[in-house]
Amino acid sequence: MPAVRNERSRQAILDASIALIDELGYDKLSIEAIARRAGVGKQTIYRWWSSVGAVVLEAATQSLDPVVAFPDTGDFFADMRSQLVGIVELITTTGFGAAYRGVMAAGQSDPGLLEAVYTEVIEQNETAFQARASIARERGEIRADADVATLRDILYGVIEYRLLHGMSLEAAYIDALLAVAFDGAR
Amino acid sequence: MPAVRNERSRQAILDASIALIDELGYDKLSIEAIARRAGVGKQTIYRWWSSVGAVVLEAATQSLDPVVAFPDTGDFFADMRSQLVGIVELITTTGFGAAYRGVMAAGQSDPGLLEAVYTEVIEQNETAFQARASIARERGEIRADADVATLRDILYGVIEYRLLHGMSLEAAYIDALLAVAFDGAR
Amino acid sequence: MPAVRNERSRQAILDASIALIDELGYDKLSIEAIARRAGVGKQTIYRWWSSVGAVVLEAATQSLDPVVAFPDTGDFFADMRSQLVGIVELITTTGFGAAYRGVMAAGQSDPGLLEAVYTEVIEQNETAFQARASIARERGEIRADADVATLRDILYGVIEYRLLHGMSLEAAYIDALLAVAFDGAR
Amino acid sequence: MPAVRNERSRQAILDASIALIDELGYDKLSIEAIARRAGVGKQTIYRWWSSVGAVVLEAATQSLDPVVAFPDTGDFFADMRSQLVGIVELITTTGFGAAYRGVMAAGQSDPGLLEAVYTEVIEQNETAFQARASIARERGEIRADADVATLRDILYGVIEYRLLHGMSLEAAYIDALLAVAFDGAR
DNA sequence: ATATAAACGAGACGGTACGTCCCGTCTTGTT
DNA sequence: AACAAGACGGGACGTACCGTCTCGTTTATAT
Repeated sequence: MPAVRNERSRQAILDASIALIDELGYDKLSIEAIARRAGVGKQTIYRWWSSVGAVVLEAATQSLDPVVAFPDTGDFFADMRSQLVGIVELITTTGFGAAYRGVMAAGQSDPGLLEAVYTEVIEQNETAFQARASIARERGEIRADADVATLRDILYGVIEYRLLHGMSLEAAYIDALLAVAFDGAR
Repeated sequence: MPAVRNERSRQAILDASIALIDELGYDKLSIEAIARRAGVGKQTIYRWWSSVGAVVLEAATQSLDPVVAFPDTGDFFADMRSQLVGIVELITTTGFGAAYRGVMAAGQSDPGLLEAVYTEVIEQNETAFQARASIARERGEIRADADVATLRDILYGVIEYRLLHGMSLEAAYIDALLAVAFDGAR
Repeated sequence: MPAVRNERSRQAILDASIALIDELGYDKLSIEAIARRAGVGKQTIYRWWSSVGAVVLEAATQSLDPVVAFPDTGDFFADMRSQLVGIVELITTTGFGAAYRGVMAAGQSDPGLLEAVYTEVIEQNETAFQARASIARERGEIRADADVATLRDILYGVIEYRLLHGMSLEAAYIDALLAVAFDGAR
Repeated sequence: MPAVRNERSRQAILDASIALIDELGYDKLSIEAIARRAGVGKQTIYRWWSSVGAVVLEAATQSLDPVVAFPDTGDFFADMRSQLVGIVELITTTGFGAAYRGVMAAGQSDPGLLEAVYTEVIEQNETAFQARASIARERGEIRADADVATLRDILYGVIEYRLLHGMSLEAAYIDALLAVAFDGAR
């Protein structure tokens, strides 16, 4: 019969993280800054998360979930395009891009966080993509022997690559990316 | 009056950075740690570099240069494979991988560093790749209208993507990657 | 509904305090440490005591009471010697010394605690000493105009002074102290 | 050739300590509070002192030094009286009393600090008292076999005892104390 | 050959954040 | 109603580095 987790505090912490990231940038984020802004003791953050990165990952995935739902209009290529364009928009028009970049930066020296990114973001995406691609394969939209796993790496990995390098991300780029990924260079 | 840089100190700083990265990891790196290890005043580091990231980038590119030379045996596909496998080996068997991951992490909150990565690493690679790809195009190894820039993004970007996520990188993966990039999914 | 105090908890708290003091020292004492050790909720301590100091004072006085009883063998000087030697032994051979030092330390920023020390320890002693000294005066063992209150300050105060400064306390010192206090320096 | 200690900071720290003690009391003192008030980094305090107590001891002894000079008018008893009254005045009319109480409290769980109190305060006093008492002995103002060390303990120890217990300290009490100490109770 | 001024090692400085400990208050079930 | 358990907002701890700032001490030209 311990007292139970305070939901109000949890949400205040996630909100404060998001707010601080797009007011000041990920690098100004700190446990102390989040606690101060959220009106919360530092220990309350340490009690439930292992690092700033973990907090931001949770905050970021909250806003990611609705966007990554996989459409199926019967046209795999078109569906992929609309989803990737949606992701690019999420990245460029909300704080999600900055948050994700920060999480990836933190992950480079925090294997646990990187693993959390895998299970919370990538694995989910892999499962959904695999399912959608299987349907496409049955319909003959992609080759029977198409390497779906690598195709997924390319589509999402290159977007992340450009995000982390601060390179431009626009709908036109998605078209170019899909063209090479689906039709190849030769 | 030695208004001139002390080469002994410069090399000691780069060496100390490399040594500290693969002894303790990038996250234990700090100006103070490098200065201590290199037997150098902190000011000497600040005088010539803008951040730890900049030091590590310089140290890393030293070991990168010989590896990224572009071969031309007449077979573009095979040449790409041997170069990408070389990069993967550099990443997995030397400290280069850890160093590059650290630089990219630091770059997420240091636009100047990210720009330096672009001019020191990516731009060099783009130029060389473009040249090699043009030859391949003339020989008909890739389509006349092939999107060379995007092809490059895919080949190098996906490797970096997997590196930053701590995913496995092997020669077999390079084959899979080349297969999709050159022949497409449909 | 037990609107009544749990004696088992009370004793566990006092025991835990004593145990922690002579295992780790007074400075490692804290409400949390006592509660943890006693297997008791923090609130139970706060319900019945106002501070750690108050707990320790209660624990210490428990062991003090039997020792400070005033003997009367007919020889005031000898009786004082035996009682003071008894106190010195209590201080040096049990945890009482450490506990008392801790209480006095806490008392320096807790007037209520200092007052409790006065009513629980000093006042008791004053009353008993006064009574014993009156008898001695009637017997002519001390001067008729002897300043009994100040004599008491000297006998007990100097012992406490040496205790708080970590100076040695032995039977021989009691002899020296009594000599000056009873016969003066000139 | 390290940079050298900053005297301005040292004095600011001592001043801030004194100011905070008599504004808020010793218990509100903390390294953080002193640093904040003095406009100084915490590390600068830790670099030169081992604890808050050590800072306060240094601040206190600064104001103590001039007061404890030993007079010699040829009358030991009168000289002692004037010096003890001076000390009592220092205690009751300046922040010295509060500072000293705080140092003694801190000393109860800091043997190093207690030792510093001994060498900085008590030892000095012992030496000076011993010298003054020797002269008095030669003049026959005190007995040839008078226990000077214990006499000193009584005179200064009882004052400290009453200070630490928050008991009243007045010139009249000094008279009573000297009477017993010099003439004895019997 | 010497003077001189920039680069250098050392490290003190005002700061910020770290992750931990404990404070005293406040639920939440259990006895 | 008292209790064990423990979450909460808060404050201080002692440490690590930040980037800036003196300090003398090399040291390689420019006289």
